[in-house]
Amino acid sequence: MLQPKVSFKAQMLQAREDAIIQTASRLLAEKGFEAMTVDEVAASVGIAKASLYKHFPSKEDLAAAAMVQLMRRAQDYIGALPAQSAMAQLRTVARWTMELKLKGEMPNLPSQNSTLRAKLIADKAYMDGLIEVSDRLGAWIEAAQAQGQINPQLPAIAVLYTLYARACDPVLEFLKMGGQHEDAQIIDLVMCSCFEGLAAR
Amino acid sequence: MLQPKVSFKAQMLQAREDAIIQTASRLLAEKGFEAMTVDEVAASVGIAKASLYKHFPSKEDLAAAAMVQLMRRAQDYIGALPAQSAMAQLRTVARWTMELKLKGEMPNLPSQNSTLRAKLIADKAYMDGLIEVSDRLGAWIEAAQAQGQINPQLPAIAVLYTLYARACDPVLEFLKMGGQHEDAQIIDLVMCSCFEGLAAR
DNA sequence: GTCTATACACAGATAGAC
DNA sequence: GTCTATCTGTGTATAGAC
Repeated sequence: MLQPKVSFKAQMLQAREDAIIQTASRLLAEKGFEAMTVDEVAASVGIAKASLYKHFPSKEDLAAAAMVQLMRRAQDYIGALPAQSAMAQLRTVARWTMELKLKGEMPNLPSQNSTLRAKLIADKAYMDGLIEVSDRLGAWIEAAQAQGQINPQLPAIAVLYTLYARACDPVLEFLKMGGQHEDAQIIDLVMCSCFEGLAAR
Repeated sequence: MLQPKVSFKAQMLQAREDAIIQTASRLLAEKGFEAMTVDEVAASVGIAKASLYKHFPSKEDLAAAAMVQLMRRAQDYIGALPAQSAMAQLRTVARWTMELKLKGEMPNLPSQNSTLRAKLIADKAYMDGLIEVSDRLGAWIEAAQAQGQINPQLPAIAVLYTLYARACDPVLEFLKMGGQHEDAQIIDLVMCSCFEGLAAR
């Protein structure tokens, strides 16, 4: 009867940690890394700041944990996709990232902050996730190019970056602020400009 | 003989102010608004921080001044363009903004910081510039659509935002970090994906 | 591990002499 | 208007009791 008790406590801790990450993730999406304060995260979760620091040794570690969670989510999503053409897979994933962004669930880290960059690059869980996602997408990109579905002039890496960039595309929030379109319409528009291009066909 | 003396002093002041804005502009491009410190700007210009505050009442006003300068630059550039088709004008301007970004001369403000937003919206010089640029581009977009050059499914405003977004496209810096391509190639790639789209034609 | 209270650092802004 | 020196607020991080 000792093991279950320990396990229960561990579950509670894990649950609290998840709650912290969830909150941090949301705030990162709303305000970005620099503007988000640890006080805010702790208050929003309903715990003291010092308690939060028992779980995560620094603000950057907290942000990294949020990114790891995002990567896991992406891996799960990609892993559960039904079979379809490579091009269709890419479109589906691109749409999904934009939905996350419009729902305010896409943590937005500055690509400029170097200490944060270092933390992320040093984080094995994050890098493993990133690499696996990139490999999966990369394979689809090359397959779609082989099938003549994607512009062969573009290097696969450029296509990959372009898809990743949809996750932090300011066009999404600008159009949302305009209030002229529903979320679904906005995503259709950006999907169209991304894959079909601005020039008429 | 009094007027020239005053004018000379005013010129010196103006020159110093330009130097401050120039430096701020560069630092804004490098590190973003939050990460840039006023101490840094002052030190980089070679003046005391207090002196800088005689020119600009706050950090946000300084950033706003940098944006006003950028708008003026854009207006000048657009005004001096040779006559060509509307579509060609849009391509030229898009390419120019990306060149600025790659040269580190494109101040990058977070779209999230609300106090800065407020300052910019309240700034007549900035808003006038933004509106004029948007009007010029908007007219070209509509003309290009009327000529069947731009995808008619896309609202003009979505096209405009998509072009503006090229000025802060992370794909540019990612490709540059990769070190596999020259700046000119990078711009060609992003121009291609932007106008031609990812999908093969 | 959680809390209250506090240390520490840094950045925006200002005072006051010149 | 420019400087040195300083104030002030705020945000990350920690000490120490429980």
